[in-house]
Amino acid sequence: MSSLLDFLTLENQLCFAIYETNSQFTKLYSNVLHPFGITYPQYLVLLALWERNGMTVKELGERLKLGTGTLTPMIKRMETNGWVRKERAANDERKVCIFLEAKALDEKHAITEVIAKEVLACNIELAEYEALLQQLKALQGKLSTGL
Amino acid sequence: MSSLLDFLTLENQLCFAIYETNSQFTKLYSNVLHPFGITYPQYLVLLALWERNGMTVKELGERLKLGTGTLTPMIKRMETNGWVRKERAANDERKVCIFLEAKALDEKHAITEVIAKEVLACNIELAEYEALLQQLKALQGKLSTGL
DNA sequence: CTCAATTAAATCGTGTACGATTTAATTGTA
DNA sequence: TACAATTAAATCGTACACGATTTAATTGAG
Repeated sequence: MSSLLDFLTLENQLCFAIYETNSQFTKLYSNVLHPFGITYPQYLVLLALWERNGMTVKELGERLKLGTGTLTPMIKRMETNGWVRKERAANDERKVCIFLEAKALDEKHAITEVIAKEVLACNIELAEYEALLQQLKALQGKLSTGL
Repeated sequence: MSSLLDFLTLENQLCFAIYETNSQFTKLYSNVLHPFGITYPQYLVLLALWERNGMTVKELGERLKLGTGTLTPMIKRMETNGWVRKERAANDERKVCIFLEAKALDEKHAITEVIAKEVLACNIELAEYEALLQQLKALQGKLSTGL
């Protein structure tokens, strides 16, 4: 990109590059996760819960930056499929805590293994991976000022 | 990230960083575009058509990596709102070409201006912007091998 | 103690997004 | 020229994603 005149071409839009890459990750991960019967967003929920089991819907929403309009029906599907269980907090009946079911704990290794294998197959250098991660976090910080 | 042992934490997932950043862009752009009565994906369609007017649904889908299941209803909404017009190709009645309506041409400057202003307000360095764009394209190439 | 403000989920309506199927037009080959 | 294969859109069913509203439980000021 040589000047701001090129700003409006699709090819030079950072937002579009992110949009496209996100689609690619979604498709790649969906393929791998399909045999397990989970979707890519559901896998992100599992990742969050594997790290900290028993989070409330609100905490999960803060972690994944998702609202209840997305999470409530998604958790219901994961509940139906035996991945998680809902439990009302005893001290505050408004809160609903989400706990992993045995299935989610048992499948953890198998799932992370196929995901890791798939990512490794893409031959992404560790340095490249980390650099991108750092830059994305820097970008996230800057974008958040506009919200 | 020090080793592959950290691979499964949400914080170190490149896919999640991309997922989050995409959400941020979506929200930021949606706020700005809302007064014009278009959504962020619809803005991407306009960007593509401003570059090359009269593309078929298939071409638009290839450009934006979207299928007809997404595009057909979206174009219908944009048609209803007066942004585009559909026209069957004379030489091949299967093809449907999408043309910008006057509204889309008239609003082009106003829309790109507010978007540019919003992005500039985030204080993203040009070098940072270009580096990220390059790295994302490199990543896209590697991810595409897995699809 | 009480009742208005706050908080946590659930619900609702709209708009993507995708895989699979269907419909209709065109093409290639016998 | 037939007519089966191919191609382009549309359609369908499921699953996010979000803003706005609603419901129910808790908190807090008077």
